[in-house]
Amino acid sequence: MRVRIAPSPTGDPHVGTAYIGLLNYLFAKQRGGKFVLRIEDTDRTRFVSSSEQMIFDALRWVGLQWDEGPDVGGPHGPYRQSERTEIYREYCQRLLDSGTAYRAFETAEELEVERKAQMAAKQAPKYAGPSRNYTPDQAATALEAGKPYTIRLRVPGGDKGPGIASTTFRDELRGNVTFDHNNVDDQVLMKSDGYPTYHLANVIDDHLMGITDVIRAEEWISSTPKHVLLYRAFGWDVPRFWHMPLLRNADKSKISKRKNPVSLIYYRQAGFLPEAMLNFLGLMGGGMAQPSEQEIVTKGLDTKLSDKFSLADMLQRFDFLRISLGGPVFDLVKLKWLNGEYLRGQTTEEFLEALRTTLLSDSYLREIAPLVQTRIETLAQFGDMADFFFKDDVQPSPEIFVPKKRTLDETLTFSADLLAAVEGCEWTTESIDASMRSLMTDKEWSVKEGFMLLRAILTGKSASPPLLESLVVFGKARSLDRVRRFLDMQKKAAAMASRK
RNA sequence: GGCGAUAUGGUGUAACUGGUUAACACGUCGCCCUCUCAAGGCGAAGAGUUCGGGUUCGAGCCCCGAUAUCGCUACCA
Repeated sequence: MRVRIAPSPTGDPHVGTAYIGLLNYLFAKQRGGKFVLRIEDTDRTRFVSSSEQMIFDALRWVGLQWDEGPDVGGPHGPYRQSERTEIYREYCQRLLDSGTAYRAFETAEELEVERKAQMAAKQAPKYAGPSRNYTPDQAATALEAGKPYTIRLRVPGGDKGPGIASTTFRDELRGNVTFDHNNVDDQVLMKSDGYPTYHLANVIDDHLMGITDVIRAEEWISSTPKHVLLYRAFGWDVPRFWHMPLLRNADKSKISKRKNPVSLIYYRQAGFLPEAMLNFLGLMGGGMAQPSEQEIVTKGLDTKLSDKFSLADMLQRFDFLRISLGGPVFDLVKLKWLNGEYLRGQTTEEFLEALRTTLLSDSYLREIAPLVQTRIETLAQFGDMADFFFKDDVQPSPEIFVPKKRTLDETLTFSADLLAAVEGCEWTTESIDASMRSLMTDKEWSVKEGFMLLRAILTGKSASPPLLESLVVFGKARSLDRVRRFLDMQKKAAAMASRK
């Protein structure tokens, strides 16, 4: 048995990656299989260079070590898709040769226009460009003219032409799922920049890396028929598919950073223990069901199963067939309870160690110290000055965060803009400064007003160490979370006020 | 809109694969403990299993229909 996770290095490591990672890890280890980590860096536009290392660190932090991967090697490498472009090109050529795929010369702009027209006409947006039916001569002419092109999968059947009209695949948790080919678009396999799309690279790599079980999130169900079509076109065995329920926000939408902290970096910096995180993720979607009477006897398990369990417990009794398919809400309240449980369970030494490696680590203190040193007269004032670096929550009062010439509403609107502006920033003083200033010019806020507002949100006070440096030291994930929580809290306060 | 998936208290899950009054945990509320706050202990409220039909002696578990939610619908993954 071989399984894999395939994160994309597009930003901070995501809790969803750890979730799917845990599931894959459990699956492999329970069956004596291998757990592979593959980096899917084929999207050049979203690529973030620091991301890959953060993914490694975050997965190791929660304790999920892979058997094969870009940094540890293995017999099926390279494990980074950007290093496998030759392979994709070669296999894609086979598809071209067999007519399973074709070159499409339409530009992105043309397709966009067409898509909008289809949407306006209330039709399903689908590729219907002329390239699909080019004669070899026409295609050759376009190719020689140097027109950029993508390579698309020729989905057979239905109103598209001859061939099988639908694809059925088995999902191990749901049974057979069927898609009519009229609803399967001619997927782009190779982009015009020469990089493959997920669909192509994923299928080729999974096959070449001997992946037997594809355990991934539910969002992939709709594209699975395309993958199955590819496996068949290559004459390869189709792996087993296990689609896992999607983690959700409190409103049941797919978990997102707008509504939840999703960065593993955040959880580590905010002082969550990896055991608690792993335990919590194991709770999502079931799997740790009560043992049956037989299991209690034959495996010698406890009758009572609490919500608190370790990775070792999961290895022993996590049952994939018992996963419940409803998308679980990622509930911070329960996570915090679990984290508290683990914290209370620590010895004083362990607790100190946890503090010393996180909140009170030398590296963190070293970054804070210079910001504070020149501003205090006794060491005890360090606490007064730097408290916000160590707090989970600060609660500035309106007198502090609302500028004199502004209303509360204006200020909150601006705060939301500020969050949006700074969200996409590279987390350096220069970059934050630039985007803040451009926003302030835009919205006609003075630099002083804007900085004071953010200072209040970050620190809860009107005086603090330099704002930009503080933000950088505090970290992007936590800073953004603090602003989001501020907005949430103000929204709630407003709702309360209007109710009275 | 089309296609697909899903549906048990506010949240996460159970219910021995049809068999009493739907269980556990988190959260909420109350009481006890206590200098406070937590933790801990005890207790309470909260779902009749999305809705409507059907099969059956009997349905949360099976069948049909409806609804709702989520996902996909990109030269993103």
